[in-house]
Amino acid sequence: MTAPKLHRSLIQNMEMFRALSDDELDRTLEHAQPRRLLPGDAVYRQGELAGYFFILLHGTLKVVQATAEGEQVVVRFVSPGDVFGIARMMRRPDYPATVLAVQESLVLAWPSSEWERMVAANPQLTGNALQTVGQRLQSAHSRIRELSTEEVEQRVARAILRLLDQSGRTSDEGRIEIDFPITRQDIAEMTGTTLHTVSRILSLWKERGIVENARKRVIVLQPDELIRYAEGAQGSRHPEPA
Amino acid sequence: MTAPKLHRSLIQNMEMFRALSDDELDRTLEHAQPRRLLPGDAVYRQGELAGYFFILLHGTLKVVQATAEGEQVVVRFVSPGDVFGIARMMRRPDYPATVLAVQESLVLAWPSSEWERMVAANPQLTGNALQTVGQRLQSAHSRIRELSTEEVEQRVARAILRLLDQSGRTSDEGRIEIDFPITRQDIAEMTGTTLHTVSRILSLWKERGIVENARKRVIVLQPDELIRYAEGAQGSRHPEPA
DNA sequence: CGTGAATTTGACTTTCCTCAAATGGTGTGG
DNA sequence: CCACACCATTTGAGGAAAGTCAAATTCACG
Repeated sequence: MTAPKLHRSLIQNMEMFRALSDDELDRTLEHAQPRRLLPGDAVYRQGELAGYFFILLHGTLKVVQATAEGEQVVVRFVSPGDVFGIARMMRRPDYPATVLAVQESLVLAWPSSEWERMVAANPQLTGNALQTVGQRLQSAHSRIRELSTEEVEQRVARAILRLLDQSGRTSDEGRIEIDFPITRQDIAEMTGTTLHTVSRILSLWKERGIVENARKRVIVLQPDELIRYAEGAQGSRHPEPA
Repeated sequence: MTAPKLHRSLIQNMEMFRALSDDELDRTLEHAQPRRLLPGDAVYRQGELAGYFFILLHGTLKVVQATAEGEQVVVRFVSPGDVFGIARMMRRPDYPATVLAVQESLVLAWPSSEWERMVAANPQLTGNALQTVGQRLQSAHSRIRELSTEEVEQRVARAILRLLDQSGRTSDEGRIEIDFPITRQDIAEMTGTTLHTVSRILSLWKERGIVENARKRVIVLQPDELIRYAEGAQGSRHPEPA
């Protein structure tokens, strides 16, 4: 009774496993379990013991942290190829956040204990993990800088540009769309504002022909204009007097 | 002509070098250069090539990031025993921030290239670094959560409590003081507000007997009250009607 | 179709920033 | 040792940005 075969092509191009030999990739996959998720399903929840770590193969996930008062903050969205749930690699016993599927998704799960074996066989894995965490620290500091010094419109522009960069799908005539369902509330939780303010900003941008809005979708018509806002152009919320 | 001897007791109790043998500690120290800093001196500046990494032996440093518009954000304060400047360990070529002495300080500097040798001899070092960076990521996320969901007074309370925890000096009768010079501007740059607002908040707290203020100093008389504010008690900025 | 979630929009309020000015403390050079 | 210059801090007044509260509207899905 063998588990269904997972071919190494699934993971061989992933950042974290770069430079692993074919043999080692195969050995690694022997301990991986695939899990399918439907929209809204949780991979794990904040506070649980970090028994597994994961790679996303397909779909999109949302990492959220809840505050003591029950509000939420979106930490990041996970794209295919990303590792997540690596608390134990940092010697943390529990998961610091909850991970939810926003689309149908497919992940590979490894028992956290497997990490030790993998590292023993492949010392540069720790270095890869360190690089990954270092990049996340970087982008967390960027967010802190933005939340500290920029206004809401600017932060929303940045957030959308970042999402386009990470998961943008180009359709006809330069229209770029965020390739997964995302609500105004989500954007608010990424930028430290309210869904009302996000809605107002998107409405304004629509009037100016910069975006098109739909339910759980954002379509950008003029990315260059968005870049201008992100870099601090005054949105001049109040139309100037004639 | 030998370099001045550095004894291993200087670094043997430090988180990053835990579990290194005495021999290895000695070997490590052979490549370390001590540097003395006066208040205001920079250890390195944002954007420089990350040629060295460091441990702080004595004093206090401030890590700051400048925005494109010239504003500043305080990333963290460095206390004795902390490692910093570890960009290269994360495979980043340059320093992402500037580090300034806020007091007379003493650091040990290693050429970044030394890291390779040390890791080769002591594989668990990478794990230690991963843990350290993981903790910083954690606390960056806490800050994002706070900036996104809390009001200024609450954030200032938290910032001060964190500083007390990190560098509090207890004097007589439960008075705790932040053990290095810190300005209202610094606190503002830690919490995403202005020095004016920080000043107003501290003045209010003084009226209520929670703190005592002096130039470049914060003395806390009632830490428990501060904890209440940090956890969301309404400061009720406007005194209630009689 | 109807039901509920997502979104939009308006009116009002609050928080906090900006601008301005005065005050207070420190260390330094004469 | 004192005076002055500079930095840090305080405080006030006014205004702007964004939150809150409330309600209507739209849309997708069952």
